[in-house]
Amino acid sequence: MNLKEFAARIGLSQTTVSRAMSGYPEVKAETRARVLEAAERLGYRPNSIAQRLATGRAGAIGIVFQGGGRFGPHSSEFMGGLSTRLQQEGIDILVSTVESAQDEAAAYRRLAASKRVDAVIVHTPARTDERIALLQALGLPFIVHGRSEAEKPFAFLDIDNFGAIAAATKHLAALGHRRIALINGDTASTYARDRDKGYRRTLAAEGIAVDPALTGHGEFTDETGFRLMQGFLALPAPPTAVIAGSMMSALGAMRAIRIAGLAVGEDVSLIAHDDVFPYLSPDNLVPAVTTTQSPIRAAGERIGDMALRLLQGEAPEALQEVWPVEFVIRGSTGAARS
Amino acid sequence: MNLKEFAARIGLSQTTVSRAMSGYPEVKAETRARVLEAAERLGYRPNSIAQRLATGRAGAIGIVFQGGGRFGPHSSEFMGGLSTRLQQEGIDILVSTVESAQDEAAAYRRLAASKRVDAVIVHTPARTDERIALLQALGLPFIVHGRSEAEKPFAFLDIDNFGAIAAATKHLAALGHRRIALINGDTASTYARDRDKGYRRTLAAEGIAVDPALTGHGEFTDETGFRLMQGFLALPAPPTAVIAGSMMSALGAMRAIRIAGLAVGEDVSLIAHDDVFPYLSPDNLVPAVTTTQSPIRAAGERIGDMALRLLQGEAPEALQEVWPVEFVIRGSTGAARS
DNA sequence: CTGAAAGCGCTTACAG
DNA sequence: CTGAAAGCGCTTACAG
Repeated sequence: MNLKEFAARIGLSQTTVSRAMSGYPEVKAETRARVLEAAERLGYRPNSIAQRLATGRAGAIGIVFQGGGRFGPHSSEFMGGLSTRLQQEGIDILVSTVESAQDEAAAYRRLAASKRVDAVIVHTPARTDERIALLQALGLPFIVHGRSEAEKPFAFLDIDNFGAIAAATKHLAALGHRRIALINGDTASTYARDRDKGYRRTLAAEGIAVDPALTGHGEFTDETGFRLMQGFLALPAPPTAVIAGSMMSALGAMRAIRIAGLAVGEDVSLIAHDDVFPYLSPDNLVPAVTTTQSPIRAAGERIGDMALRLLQGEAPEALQEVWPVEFVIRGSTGAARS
Repeated sequence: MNLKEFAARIGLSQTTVSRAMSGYPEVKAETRARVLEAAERLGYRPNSIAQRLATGRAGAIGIVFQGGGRFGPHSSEFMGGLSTRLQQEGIDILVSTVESAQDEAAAYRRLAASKRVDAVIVHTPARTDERIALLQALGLPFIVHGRSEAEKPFAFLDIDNFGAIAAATKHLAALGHRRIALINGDTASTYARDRDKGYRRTLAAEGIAVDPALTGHGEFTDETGFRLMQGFLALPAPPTAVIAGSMMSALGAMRAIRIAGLAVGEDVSLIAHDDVFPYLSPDNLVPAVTTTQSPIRAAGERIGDMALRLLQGEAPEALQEVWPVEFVIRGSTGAARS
């Protein structure tokens, strides 16, 4: 049933029905109630595609994943939060997957030209990220999950990566550790740079020399964590503590520590930076893992909020947030062995 | 730029431009080439919302997640595959999240009435699943990932859960195990029933009595795997082997085994049923985990295919597949200790 | 507070 | 092979 039929059915004009259903104030309360009741009873719902064409709003937010949509656990938590929030406003999420950075740029051009989304979410920004300049040039509104440098201000939500790793490093130093390793992410990304800064500055403040051999970079997978940790342990002077960039890296690092015949939390302290995954909690591991954590799901919800406000005309520079990170001490960290 | 402006710009009618761009055969090859070249050069792309209104096709497939969008690693792999396939055809994926089964039904009604999707994907079906009857009643095309019982035939893709667990059970029995535990999923779901059947029938065929105390059910999380395995190990006659329903349950089970002072693959054999996650591979664990596996990412791609065929008018009964499951023996299984 | 009508940007029968 | 025009189902300025 479409608007024309429905309006005829209840003896009102399409105009009035349309206004009643979208909450316009000009409609008499009694009329509105009657329309809403009838819509419910007869099962009428406006065709959302027609609404979108008429209003010029796409009613959707886009998000692009690289690597053939091989999004990991962080992405799914983020998406869960984002979709929960946007759904409340009837906004769809349009997921695209691409293979390369070049394809990602093409995807934004396509989304902008075909008017399929009102805004997009950009994630894992590089320190200077050409996606930002492109979107600004295209006039396609966007929110960045993370931070970056750009000429013109833009909306973003990031966590305090610097503070997180600084706190972790400081805690380990206070426990007497002097050889502290860091498993970090992709060097091009802002978050990896911020974490690296937090690590180096804290070491300097504690009077500990930075040893480049104790820093590794790679994807946040079990395998990378394992490989990097094995490398650290094979050094002439292996670390007595390690900060892993994610829970998955931490799993791999723990395995490497055990295989070396060492005990996590006793011979080698371990801190993971991560979010709480419902299916893999740091509390449940043995020993329970000390973490710096920030709920990526909540970040997804918040970015949904920010996207809605951006579409309502709020200025990008008014939509910039940096969230503090929680530090939870558990059994995987202990005093350095002398 | 819209069609009207673009057509005027290149001196052709809107009709001809539209036909040229959508690949209709009536257009002269030379004209089409000219149109395509100009579109590329001038950056014209049809407004997809207008296309959808005009054609009556939503150009989107819906998928609903329960539990506040708290979709785990399996969902993300599936979505990756699905989106890769659908994107090739310019079909969007519309993700919705709901809290309850009732909300899920409401979501389908809403999607159907507002014509926002051409079809939906239903996952984790129960043995008798009211979603199927609802969608058939609504006339909203759908593909089920999994299997179920229903009056009218419907499209589905499932894996051979029976065969997977039968193979795992048989392998363990051949190694001399007589006390084999099973960590299974939600009892209402078809896959859990099929796995249970594969387990029981194989035990019966091997002349092993079924002990109900050796079967547990729950979510596929690290925590549930841990808790169930601890329960099994506390039995007067603990199992010497366990089949875990997922990699996450397997991680928890391995932890429980180790905490009990036992060695995986020696004191207790372990088989996980799962898919290969890029960030957590059974090959990398220590010991490497024997698995029954089926690529959920490939299933996502295939279901994308099937959805496209369904929309092209293929009959649901022609779109039914059951995939065999691969069995890979690794270090976590060994001969039973006497 | 309500309604008639134009318009959103396409597709596609129909006519040539 | 190409074009003029109706139609998809809404919203919303304009008029009353």
